[in-house]
This record gives sequence, structure tokens and C-alpha cells, in this order.
Amino acid sequence: MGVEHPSKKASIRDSRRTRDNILKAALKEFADKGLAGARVDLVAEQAGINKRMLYYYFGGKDDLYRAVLEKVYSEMRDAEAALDLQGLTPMKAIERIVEFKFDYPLKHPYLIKLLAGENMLKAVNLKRLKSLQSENQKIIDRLEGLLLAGQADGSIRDGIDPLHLYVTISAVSYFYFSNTPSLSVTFGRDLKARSELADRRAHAIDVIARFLATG
Amino acid sequence: MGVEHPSKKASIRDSRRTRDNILKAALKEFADKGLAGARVDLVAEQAGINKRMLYYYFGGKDDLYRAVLEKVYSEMRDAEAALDLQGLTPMKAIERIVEFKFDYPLKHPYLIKLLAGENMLKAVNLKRLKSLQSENQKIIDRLEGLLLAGQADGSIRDGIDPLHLYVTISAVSYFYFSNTPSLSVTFGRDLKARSELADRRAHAIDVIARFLATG
Amino acid sequence: MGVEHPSKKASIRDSRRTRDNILKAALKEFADKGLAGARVDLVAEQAGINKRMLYYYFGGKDDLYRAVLEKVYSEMRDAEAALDLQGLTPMKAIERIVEFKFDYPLKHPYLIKLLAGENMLKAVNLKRLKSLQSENQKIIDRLEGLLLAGQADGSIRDGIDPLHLYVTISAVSYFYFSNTPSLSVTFGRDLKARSELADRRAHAIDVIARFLATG
Amino acid sequence: MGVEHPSKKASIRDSRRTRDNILKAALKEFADKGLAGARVDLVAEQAGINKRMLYYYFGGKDDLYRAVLEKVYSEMRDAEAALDLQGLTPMKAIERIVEFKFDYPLKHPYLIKLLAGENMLKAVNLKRLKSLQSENQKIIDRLEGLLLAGQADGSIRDGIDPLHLYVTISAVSYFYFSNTPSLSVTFGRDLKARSELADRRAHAIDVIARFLATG
DNA sequence: CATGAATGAGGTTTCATTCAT
DNA sequence: GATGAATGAAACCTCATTCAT
Repeated sequence: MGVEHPSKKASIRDSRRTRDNILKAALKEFADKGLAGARVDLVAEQAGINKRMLYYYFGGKDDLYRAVLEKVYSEMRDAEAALDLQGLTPMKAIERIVEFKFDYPLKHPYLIKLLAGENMLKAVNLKRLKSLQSENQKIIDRLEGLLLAGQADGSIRDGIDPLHLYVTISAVSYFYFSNTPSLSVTFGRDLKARSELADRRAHAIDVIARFLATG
Repeated sequence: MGVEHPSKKASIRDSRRTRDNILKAALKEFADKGLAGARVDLVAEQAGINKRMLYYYFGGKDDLYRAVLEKVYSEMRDAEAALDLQGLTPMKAIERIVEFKFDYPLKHPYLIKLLAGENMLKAVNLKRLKSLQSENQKIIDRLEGLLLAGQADGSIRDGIDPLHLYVTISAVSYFYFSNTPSLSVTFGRDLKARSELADRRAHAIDVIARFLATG
Repeated sequence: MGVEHPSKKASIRDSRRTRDNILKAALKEFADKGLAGARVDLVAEQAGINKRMLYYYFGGKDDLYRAVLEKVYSEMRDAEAALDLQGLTPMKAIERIVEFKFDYPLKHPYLIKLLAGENMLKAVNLKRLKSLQSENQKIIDRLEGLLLAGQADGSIRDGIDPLHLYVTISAVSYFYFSNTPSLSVTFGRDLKARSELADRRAHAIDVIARFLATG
Repeated sequence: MGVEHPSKKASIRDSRRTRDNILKAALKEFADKGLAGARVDLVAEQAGINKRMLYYYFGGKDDLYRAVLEKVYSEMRDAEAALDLQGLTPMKAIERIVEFKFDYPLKHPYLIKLLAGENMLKAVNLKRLKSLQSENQKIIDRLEGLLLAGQADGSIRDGIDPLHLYVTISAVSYFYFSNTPSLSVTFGRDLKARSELADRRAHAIDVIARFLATG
């Protein structure tokens, strides 16, 4: 009891919690409507706070947007970095990465929409997030290591650019999720259905595996 | 009376031209800023017309947005339908489709951004465009025909879902273009450079070809 | 009748009149409360216009403030330039200038308050008004000419700096008007009373005349 | 218990110091931006105290403003009263007052800006400062005494209203300082330069001396 | 005495849309 | 068909002030 400071948890005057509430509500709002379409009032309302606090903690709408971007982006980067590939063959390791790239957006549905919005804005806000630049190279380095190992043991063919591989791994999952609405409309098929998702996941792994395989 | 005819003709021509100017300016604005971020004033200004005309011709901002969407989407559909695959082997024909899916966004850069925006809005506007539904099935049918032909002559393996194939063909190109800004920032590499584009095009064809190939 | 376009005069949609109404109301508001204390809503209300028009015509609060500043300042400059000193002795001419400097603020009571506010802001807005710089030198040149003429005919003594003379001419009137409130409070005497004003006017002329006089 | 005394003393000293810090910061803020433009947050920040303390000690923004006004005004009044004119001829004594009126704002630059702001507000706050009313009459009485003495010894002419004399003495210095920004901009001459100040000081004395002189 | 967090009223500005000509 | 002027709702943001600790 004493360890937890239960009174503090329930307190309205809890800086950390207020900040988190705002960020969470903002993520939803920005992901659903984009930077321009998002409404500060709605963020405040959904965060259960006075609108003023949003400015108190984050400065303004744009700054809040960048804070959300940074949070979401760095969480994904951390998850990516924490991906355990120990004891897997190179091919299985890369398949694991494909699975991760498929499963992560499913558990964090706002990420992709946020990123789509940011790309419409030419990633100018992402550019301003100092931290990310260097960190993101890691996944590419990791892929390169796996490609080399696979080539060494003969399971993976030569001549694969790790960056393009990464882009394609992302693409087969990202595009499916980001464009689910238009694809569903266009082809009259509910691509969010459970069985469709399982199919797509297997398909994604298959595409990458066949792309890497020798012979 | 007879004198009025030419002026009327000119007026009709002007009318058409005014409409086109508005649509062109609107496409740019909506693609760059999304539906919410777009400004009616800027569309009018860049179209060189009075704002009132925009309402006269299109009814309102949302209607204009849908008109743009319909124009861009149906143009793409028409181009897709016009794709000539006569005399090609099934594998080459599908590669031709991959090339088309890569080259078209390069020539129509606003299409992808517009579609990204529409997907953020859950494609609710796309859903309202009556015409598209049935038309779009054609490309899937075509792919299915090619898959069957390829399977018959042994050049393409069995068990490929044409819809997922289509989605992946779209994905390898679309994602690259839609996410160029964030990818370029993240990896510090200018993915719009000419040589990068050539590499990516070859990569895309390669990914699909290896996915289809037997053995 | 036809010449006057009376219908236009009464029309609500009268650009010129709307602009003027805004400027007039804004002058009052800015003079009474300063840039920071002025309320855009009140300006709109007192101008009898929709608040939006204020932005339509002037861009924003600060721009409106500068427009007011420019209008008031250039009107004063023009009046100063139009001051007819023909046929007066140098001494009488300078006295005429003193009178003008006393009478003008009486007829344009907002000028001084506006200028006081602008000086609190270190004249940063005045600095941005391009036109004024060169024009204002004129009154100094004029004073210098009169001083030389007076020295030539022996009515005015040597060694008077025309700029400091101008400043003092301004001071004896300006300070009286700008500080009427604090002076009235401090000394319990209503300095805006008609007889007080007449006294002060004579006093001002006297101060300057004795300052210039030979012997 | 006895132990608490020293800490209490320190606390009282701190209390005094906190108050002074607030007043000093507030003077600067109010002088630079006026009552409306001043920001309570900035005062607190520059005073190095928590905003709440400001309310604790002074009640509110307006009360703080009046406290500043009272402090500055009474300091000036005290300095004026302490002015030692012993042993001077009437003329010299008045010149001494002119010098004082010139030198004091130089050493207390915020006074004039504060007063300018208060006059824009029609001196409503000054009016509420009970103490000042009677006290300020003293300088007028003093001037009147000097005028009479001068008239008695023939050094000063008759018929001078001591109040108008006081106003003009104030004016020749005050206006110069209060309007330095606009004057400098208007005439492109840096009126705060050391040599300019010396010139102006001599000019001010000259103006008053010639105004008083007999003959 | 002191503090960081919180508040609500009200301020400036922007927007899609419509009116009068 | 075309235009500049006008509108009201709503957006973002700021401010002096108070609360809970």
C-alpha cells in the first residue's frame, strides 16, 4: 500500500497521467483525421482534461502532434530492436521479422494511419524528431547480417539489397492495412475478417521467403 | 440571334475549361493537404477563378473532393483496362502489370496521396462513387485468367489467390511511393533519385516473378 | 443624382465605407486601450461590421493597428505640410506653428494617445511604415529657414537647433494633452476646461516666443 | 521555541525580499507593455518566484500594478521633496528643479513609461492612490515661493502661473524621454546618445530661464 | 511560505459558404 | 456566368486566477 501511493493514482493532479491521457487521446484523433482535421477540443474532451492543460504540457497543436509522432515511432523502434531472433536460421529470422511487421500494426492500429498522414505532409514533422535518424539504421544492419549469414550457409541467394528488402517486407503488410478501406470497397471483400488476416499473413511470409530462396 | 451562337460555343468551351482548371487545382490541393487541410480559397486562386464559380460548378468542398476522386480513380481504371497484354506469355503479362503499377503513379503523383487521404477517411467518399464497384473486379479477373494460363503451361505455380497477388503487386510499388518521405528521412537516402527508381522497378518485378515461379 | 450614385452610398456592400468604418473604430479602440488592451470584437462591433471583414481588409490585429497608425500619422504630416505661413514674419510664422501644434491634437484627440502607446512599444510599428521617414524632415527644414530669416532681420537670436526647437514646440502642447489625466488628478484642477486651454495656448506661444527673442 | 526566532527573522527578510523582487520585475513588465500587455507569468518568472506568491502578496494583477505605481510615484515625490535649494537665488533654484526633472527620468527610466501607460488609462489607478493628492501640491507651492522671491528681487518677471511653469518644466524633459523612440525614428537621429542628452539638458534649462527672465 | 497543476472565460483568427450586383 | 463583399460558426490559443498539496 505504502509503496504504491494509491491516493496519488486516484488524484486528479497527476502530471504523468494527465500527459499520458492527452497523448493517448491525441494519437486517436490525429490518426483518424490527420493533423489538419484533428480538433484540439475533442482531444481535450476525450482525455478528460481542460483544454488549457494541453497547451500547458505540449505548447500547441503542432507540438502535440510531434509528441505523438515521436512516442509512437520510438515505441515501434524499441519493439523492433527488442525482437529476439536468437537461435533461428537466417531464413526463419527474416520470416520472424515479416511476422513482426504484420503483427505490430494489428496491435497498434493508429501507427499506420498516423504515418500515412505524416507522409502526406512530406514527413516534415518526422524530420524534426532528432532522435530517430541513427536508431533506424539498426534494422537494416540486422537484415544485412542475416542475408550474409544465409548466403554463407547457402539458404539465401546473393544480390539482395537489404534496404529494398526491408521496404518490401514493410510494404506487403503496411499497404494491406493502410489501404484496407479502399480495397474493401473496391473489391467488395471484408479484408479485416479473421480468416482474411490469417491468409494475408501467410501470403506475406510466402512472398518474402520465395524472394530470398536460392534455386 | 445567329450571332450569339459562336459566343455561346466559346462560353461552353470556357465552361469546360473552367471546370478543368478547378479540378486540376483541387487535385493538387487535396492531394497535398487532404480533405480537411485543403483550402477552398487556394483552389480558387490557383484555378484562376472566382470562388463562387467553384460552388456553382461543384456544389461545395466535399462534392468537389468527390469529383476529383472520381476523375482520378476512373482515369486510372481506364488506363488499367486499356493495358495491352496481347501476345505475351502469362508471366510476361503479369510482369507488364507490375510495370504498369509502378509507372502509373510516377506519371500521376497526386493519385497516391489522394488515395492515402481517402483511406484515412475510411474510404467513405470512395464508397459513394457508384460507378467503380463493378469495374474494378476486371483486373482481378484478368489476373486470374493469367494465373490459370500460367499454371496450364507450367510457368506459374498453383495455389495463388489473385486478389492477394493484386494487393502485393500494388503494395511493392504503392508503399514505396506513398512512404518515400518517411523512408527517405528514416534511412537518409533519397529514394526519388533516378537510379533508385530504376532499382526499385527491377526489384518489384523480381519479387512478383519469384513469387509466381514454379520450382 | 446620377453623378453621385446615391444607391451605392446607402449600400451595405461598400468596400470604401467598410474600410473607413473599421479604421475609425480601430483608432478609437487602440487609442483608448493600446495595442494589447484593444479588443478586435469591440472594433468590429463599433464599426458595425462582421468581425471577419476586419481580417478580410487588414489581415490581422497588428496590421490593422499599423494601418491606423499610418493613417493618423500621414494625416498629421499632410496637415503640417499644408500649413500656410505666407506673408508672416519669421517670429509670427513660428508662433503659427506653435498654434498648429496646440490646435491639432485638440481636433484629433486620438493622435496623442496612439502615439503614446506606440512609444511604449519602442515605436517598432512606426519604424515599419516606409513612407514617413523622408517626409517628416520637411518641418525641420521649414523651421530652419524661419530661424535663418529671423536671424537675418534681427528678430530671432542665433544658435538655436531647429530639431530641439521642434521638440520643445511639440513638448509644451503634447505633454499637456497626453498627461492631462495624471496632472488633473495630481493637482486637482480640470485642465480640459475651456479657460485653462486658452491659458495654456497663450502660455505655449509665450514660452517659444521668449525662447527665440533677441535681447 | 526559542530556536524558531532566527528562522522567523530570516523568513521575514525573505518575505521583504520576495516582495521587492516582485515589485521590481512588475515595474519593468508594466512599464514595457502597459497594464493590458503585461503578463503575470512573466513577472513571476523574472522575479524568480512562484506565481501564487504574487497573488499572496498583492492580491491580483491590478493591485500589483497599483502597488508599483504607488512605489514609483512616491519615490519620485520624496526625491522631489528632498531637493535641496538652500542658498540658491530664485532663478538658480528653479534651474535646479529643471535639472532634477531632467536627471530623474534618466536614472529611473521606467517611471515615464509607466506614467504614459497610466495616462492612456485616464489615470484611474492613480486616482485611487489616496496618499498622493495633497503631497504633490508642495512642488507647486515651492515654485510659487521662488517666483515671488524672484519678482521681489527683480530677477524674474511677473504674471507667471506656477502650475503652467511646472507643467512646462516637466514637458521639456518628459516629452523628450517619452517620445524618444518615435522622434528617433522620425528624424533618423539617435536622441539617446550622450552628447544629444547633454545638449537637451542645456536646452531645457535655457528654455525655462528665458521664459522667466525679466526684460 | 511555497509549488506545480488545473481552470474557464474570453481572445484572435480561420473557414466554408452565401449575398447583392 | 461571374465577381467582390459579407457572414456566422467554430477553430486555436492565451490569460488571470485558484486548487490541492
